[in-house]
Amino acid sequence: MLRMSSLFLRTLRDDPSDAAVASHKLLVRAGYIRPIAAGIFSWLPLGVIALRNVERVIRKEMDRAGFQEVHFPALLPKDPYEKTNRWEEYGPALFRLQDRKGSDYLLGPTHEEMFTLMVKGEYSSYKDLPLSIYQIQTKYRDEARPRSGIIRGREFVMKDSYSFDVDDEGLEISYQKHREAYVSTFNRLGLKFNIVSAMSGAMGGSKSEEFLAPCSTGEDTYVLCPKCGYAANVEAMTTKVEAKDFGNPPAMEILDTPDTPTIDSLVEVMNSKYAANVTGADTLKNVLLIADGQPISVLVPGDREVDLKRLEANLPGVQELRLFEDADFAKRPELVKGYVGPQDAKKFGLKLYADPRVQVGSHWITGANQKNKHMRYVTHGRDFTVDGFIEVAEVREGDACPSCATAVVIDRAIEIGHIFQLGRKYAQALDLTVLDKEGKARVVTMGSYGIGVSRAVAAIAEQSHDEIGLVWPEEIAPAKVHIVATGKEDLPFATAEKFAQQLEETGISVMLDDRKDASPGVKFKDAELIGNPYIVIVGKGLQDGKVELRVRKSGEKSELPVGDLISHLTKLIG
RNA sequence: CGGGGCGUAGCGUAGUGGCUAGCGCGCCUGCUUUGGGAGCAGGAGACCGUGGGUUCGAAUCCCUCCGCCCCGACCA
Repeated sequence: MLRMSSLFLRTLRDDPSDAAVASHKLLVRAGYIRPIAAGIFSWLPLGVIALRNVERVIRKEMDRAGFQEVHFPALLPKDPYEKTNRWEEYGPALFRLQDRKGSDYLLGPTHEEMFTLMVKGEYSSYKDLPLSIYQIQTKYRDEARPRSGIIRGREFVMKDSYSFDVDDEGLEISYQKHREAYVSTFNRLGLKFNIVSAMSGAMGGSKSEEFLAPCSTGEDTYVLCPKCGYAANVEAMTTKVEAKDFGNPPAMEILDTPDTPTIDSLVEVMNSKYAANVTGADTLKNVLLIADGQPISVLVPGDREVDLKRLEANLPGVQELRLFEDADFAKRPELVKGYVGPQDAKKFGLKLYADPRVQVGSHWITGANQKNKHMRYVTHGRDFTVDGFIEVAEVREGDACPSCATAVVIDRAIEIGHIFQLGRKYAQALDLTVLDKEGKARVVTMGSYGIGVSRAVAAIAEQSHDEIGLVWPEEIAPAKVHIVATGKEDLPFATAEKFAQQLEETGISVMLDDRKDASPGVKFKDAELIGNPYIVIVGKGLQDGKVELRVRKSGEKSELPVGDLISHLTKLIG
């Protein structure tokens, strides 16, 4: 039982000045967490209870799915991470340190290597697989920009699982099992979420999905179809293009278009000078970039911007991507800034990619590769060909859903889980093999699956609060029932105490506000701020043999005869 | 890493060159009060982020560093 008279808790009347999002403000105000450094927090008793409650739900679901819990240190030697090249690859986000002898260590940002080695140390036969193991552990990532309280911290609690299978079919089954376990976990946590595909098919074999909890302060943007439920990361959204007959356009024609380096200015001149009656969508934008040192050109309709994130996600194998700068144009005088067209791309040695909207047969108004000149009727397939279609244009609200063509909406969310078919990358690098039936060594295939545990606390707070405080689901709340004793007589306190005892005996956790020196107003405000699901007020109603029950979420209030309270609550609480 | 903002008591803040750094919340003591963050009286609590400089005089102006927040880049 949590007694407010002695609970290590101090609620704050004002929002902390450095908090911007609701979960951060409320968790600090209600005394769940305190800031220590950027992206690093300590947890007070109420916070620890809520966090443990989230962990408990996750453990139950993991165990129910047959996954086994293990535990690794956070402090890890460099060697395994050297073998997979992540000591380098992880870059500045990795917390590195040395021991007294000067040996390199790191604080684990994620544990693929360690899990792989653990299995390698114990198992060596196909008969031992499949296997799924997990841990709940503190992770460290030196984020470039921690933000939003515990939504993106540098130290955070994560549940990470890894599956081990002999073959791809096995991996698929393990992956689906995790997917189902995640669905029931997040349901029990009371989170609204969407599962979105995180990688496009163009990336190749690895499959990955994210669990996103919609909320306005989330940092992920995703696409949702209101009709069929299609959901995807903006990077993974695919473009639906209707096949069209463009007829037989006239031959390319060169036009004088002085002073038209932008799409807007071009459309203006086309319409005023040539009465062409066109919009930006009739023009073709040629965006020049440097991909790993090589110049590439990307074609999108003039009314669309290039989304660099989408381009990068869909350009396999490219490490470094940036837009052409003035220095690049200076080196390539044949590429005239503002007047570039695809018809000379081959001659210029440019790799050419097109948004799917730039279909074969379509014709466009585009740059003539001469200053102050454009061309029209530049036709895909006749006047230029591309090296490939690629998802590169910005995604907009109202774009067609790839599966049912309904207008999609764009929404924000917090990523609360990510499941991933890793394949053999880590097993290969660390030489995790098992012998198959024929006695031949086979590299194991793996999946990795993560849930942000501390982040889930924030996500629940984000999705479930109001102006006056937190509103926890039963499974997560520090206590199921918050009993407030008011007045200065002894009777309400004694009665409240009795209720609390009885409820605890039936397994219902209670927070009892037995403070003698606090006014009723203070107790009510605190109860609402802290956010336990049921609030019982034992006070002046006692004269008539009544107590008051309030449901935090709905705000619903009712008076109950003293004798009915316990049975009523046991019925309400599952 | 680029751009912006901020650092004054546990929290929220006032103070833009001048005397003992002010207020609210919280905290302590006493009295009073107990169904919506009560009242009165008294009190404790601040190297004004750090280091340097300008000045007769600096929380206040200038520089360094540190820290925090926001936007962006980044985010297995």
